[in-house]
Amino acid sequence: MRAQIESGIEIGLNAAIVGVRDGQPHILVTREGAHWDALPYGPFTPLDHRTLDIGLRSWVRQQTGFELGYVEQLYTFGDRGRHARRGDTGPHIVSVGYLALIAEDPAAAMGGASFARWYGYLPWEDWRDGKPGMLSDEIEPRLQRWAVQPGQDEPRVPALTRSERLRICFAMQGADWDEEKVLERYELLYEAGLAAEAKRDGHEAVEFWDALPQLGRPMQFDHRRVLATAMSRLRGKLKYRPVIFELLPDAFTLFELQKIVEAISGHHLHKQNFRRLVENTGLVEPTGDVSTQTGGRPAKLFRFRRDALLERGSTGVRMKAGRV
Amino acid sequence: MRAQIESGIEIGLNAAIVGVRDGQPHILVTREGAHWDALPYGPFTPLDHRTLDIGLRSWVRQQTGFELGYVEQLYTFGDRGRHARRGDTGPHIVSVGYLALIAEDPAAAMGGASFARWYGYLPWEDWRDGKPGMLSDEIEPRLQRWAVQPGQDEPRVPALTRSERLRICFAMQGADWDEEKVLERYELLYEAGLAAEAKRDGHEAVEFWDALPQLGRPMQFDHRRVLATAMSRLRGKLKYRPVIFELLPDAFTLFELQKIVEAISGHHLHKQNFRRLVENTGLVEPTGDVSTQTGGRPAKLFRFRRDALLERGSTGVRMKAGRV
DNA sequence: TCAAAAGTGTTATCCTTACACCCATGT
DNA sequence: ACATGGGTGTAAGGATAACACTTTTGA
Repeated sequence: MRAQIESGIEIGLNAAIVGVRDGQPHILVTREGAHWDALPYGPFTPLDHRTLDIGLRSWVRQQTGFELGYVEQLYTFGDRGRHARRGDTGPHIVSVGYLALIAEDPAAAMGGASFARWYGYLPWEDWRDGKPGMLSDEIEPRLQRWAVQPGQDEPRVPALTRSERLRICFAMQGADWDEEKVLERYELLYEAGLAAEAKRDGHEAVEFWDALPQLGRPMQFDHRRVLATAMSRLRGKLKYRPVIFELLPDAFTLFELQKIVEAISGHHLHKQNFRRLVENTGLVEPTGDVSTQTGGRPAKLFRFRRDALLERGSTGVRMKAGRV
Repeated sequence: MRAQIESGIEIGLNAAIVGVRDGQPHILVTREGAHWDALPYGPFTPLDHRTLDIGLRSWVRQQTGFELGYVEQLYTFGDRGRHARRGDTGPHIVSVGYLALIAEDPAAAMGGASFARWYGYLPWEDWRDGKPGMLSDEIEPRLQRWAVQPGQDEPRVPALTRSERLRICFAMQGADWDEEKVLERYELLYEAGLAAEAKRDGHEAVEFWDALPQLGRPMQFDHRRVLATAMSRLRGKLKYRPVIFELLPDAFTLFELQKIVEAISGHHLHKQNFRRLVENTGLVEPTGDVSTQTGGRPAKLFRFRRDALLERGSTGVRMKAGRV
């Protein structure tokens, strides 16, 4: 009887919980022994929790001790195990990914939870020190070989060739890097057999697997996909909604703000213009205090004007100029 | 045994399928006898369909005969019936909403499916002829009375008062109308007891219900919520992705394009500037032909440059200037 | 003194907005 | 003739990007 119930569908709630530590974005992960890292996770039980959000907050509270504030649904994936097969035991799991932002110092995570740098999982996304070496050295050559192999089951509607997809996602052939295409890049790497999860999920042998270096830390289930979705969404949303302040303490200097925006978006910004753009948005106001722990001249401290959320055109942080 | 299985969770896939007819946006609905309208709908069965998208396309094909092209996941709602209660019979349904865009003439829908104007369901969203009368006459007075009543279970984190929410969502107290807040507006109307679905779902008696006029056609389940989400997303996405062309025939005049953008976004645009902005994006190219069925001077026909999808900064249709 | 970061000023350029105005067709 | 929509030109204003430069602290 129990087996009957479990042959149905289960909803998995997963949260990519982002916080800042030492100026770097981290996510909350659980590491069960020698297993791969996982996001905080739990099934949705509608009798206990009226909505998905409520269920998610409850799981995170139980597993990590954190009471989430800003939470945003990302995407629902139907193929967590990548393939459902007749004869599978246990329920099929559909996973709903969430992004959550926390401002507290994440050091005090409970239980088996700890904070890990998010670029540890997707290292090719960090362009703050220029183009990551692993792109030229490891990823691009393998992708180029993959691109000229015959595609198998790829009947997409706006039919793009593998080569076009490389151009768009990985800025090859002179195209430029779109920092928001985090998910597309991860999915492409998975499809090309360059993500360890693809091998784990039982995909066909790929020529590279004998000598594949670790391209970012892999994660349990489809959690790296959820993380990639979270990074995409956050990088995009920064530009048109004032979400960055969910990650900051009450008072901060403009330089701290800039460093965090850079850390999230993965590239450098032009200092003088950034300051001016931020001050012109009306999103921040001076507290009147200064911080002397700057390494240089003391800096004015600012706070987020929460009223800005009520105002029209509450845009987010503009930042076109990326210069190294 | 069967009952055991059904006491679990089921995933419902729902599609808001948008097409243009006579220059107006329509959605595909099914009308079963005297019941309320519904979107094409079906459960997700992982053994038959590997992903949610594939399942959705299959259901739509079966129910309407349409082979979908552009499809985008919107949101997953955990409370379709709004409340799960211990002792409920049947499975709890979690619903995944989708937006799909079709260019074909939607006249030839199969089976019980037909096309209906989308503003029939959310009439307060159409500002092309100025502010809709029903806002001032019906909605605002009722919302204002609701705003001064004591709130019950509304413990949100960035605590907004009812009055602030009215200001933001419905442009009251001199704020201006944000055309993208379609979902927030519908949710607020539901919460305030002004949507027929709220009564159907068994909410507490609201003072207005005795004399509540029909504020937009209601729909089955949470389908009006899915439609509102679709409208929000499409209005937003227009501005930064070239999705509008999914709704247009291969060749079109700039005036036709403008009329459809106006119909989707719900307000008027400045003609001369719209044309220039569109031509400057590089999204369209002249076909060389002209259309003489304009009512005036013949107009050049344009086509969408599909190459634009591959190019960086493929932005969408800019359109700040809204003038009546 | 130097390094590091805070902060100010200025300019060229581009984009948007808002006008004004002319063109070609059907009725 | 005139209504309707097509189509072009241009000037004002604002925002951005790229400079150069000064100020204030700690080591």
